[in-house]
Amino acid sequence: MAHDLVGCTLLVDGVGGIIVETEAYAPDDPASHSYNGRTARNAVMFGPPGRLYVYRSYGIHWCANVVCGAVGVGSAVLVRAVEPTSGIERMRARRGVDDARLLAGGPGRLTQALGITDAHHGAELRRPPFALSIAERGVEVVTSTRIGISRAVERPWRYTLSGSTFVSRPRPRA
DNA sequence: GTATTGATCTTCT
DNA sequence: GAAGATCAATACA
Repeated sequence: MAHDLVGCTLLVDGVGGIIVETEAYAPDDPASHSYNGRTARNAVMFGPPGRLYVYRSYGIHWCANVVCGAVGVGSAVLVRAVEPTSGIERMRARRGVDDARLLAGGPGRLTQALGITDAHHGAELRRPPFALSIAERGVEVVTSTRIGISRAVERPWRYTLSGSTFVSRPRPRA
C-alpha cells in the first residue's frame, strides 16, 4: 500500500498534489502507534481501511495516515510529502512560505498546507472533501529506511518518488 | 552547510 | 516524568 500510494494524487477540497513520500507502519512494528494494541487515539487504525488516521505530533503538528489492511489489523501508511499541483496559492497562504518544496514536504507541513486537522480524523478518503486518484503507470519508487523514529529503524519501509525534490529529506539519513 | 533548541500535547513508563 | 512517525529559528563552520 505504501509503495503504491507514491505517485497518486491527493486533494483536500481541491488543494493538494502528487504523493512523493510515504512510510508503512505495521501491527508488529515497535515504531507503530498500533504496536501496543488499541487505544482511544489509534482506534481508527483498527477500523475499516481507506480512512484517515490523524494524530498530534510533538504537541504541535498534525500527521495524516491512510488506514490499510483489514478491520482489526491496526496498520497504516504515513503520508510524509506531497508535490503541490493544485491550490498552490491556498497552500502558500496557509503555510506562509513561498518555496514549493516547503509547502507540503514533511508530515507536519503537509497537514497544514492541505488543511488537515483532527476534524478529519476517521474521515473516508473516497468521500469529499477528499479526492485520491490512482497513479499513472511507470512510477519509479525508491525504497529506504524510515526517518524520524528511534525503534525498528532498520525496516526499509520508506517509499519515495525517484528523483523528486519535494521529499522531506532528499537523502535518507545514513 | 551542520548543530542545537524551543514549542507543548499525548502516551507510556 | 520522559519521550515522541516534527518544524522553525538561531547559532555556528
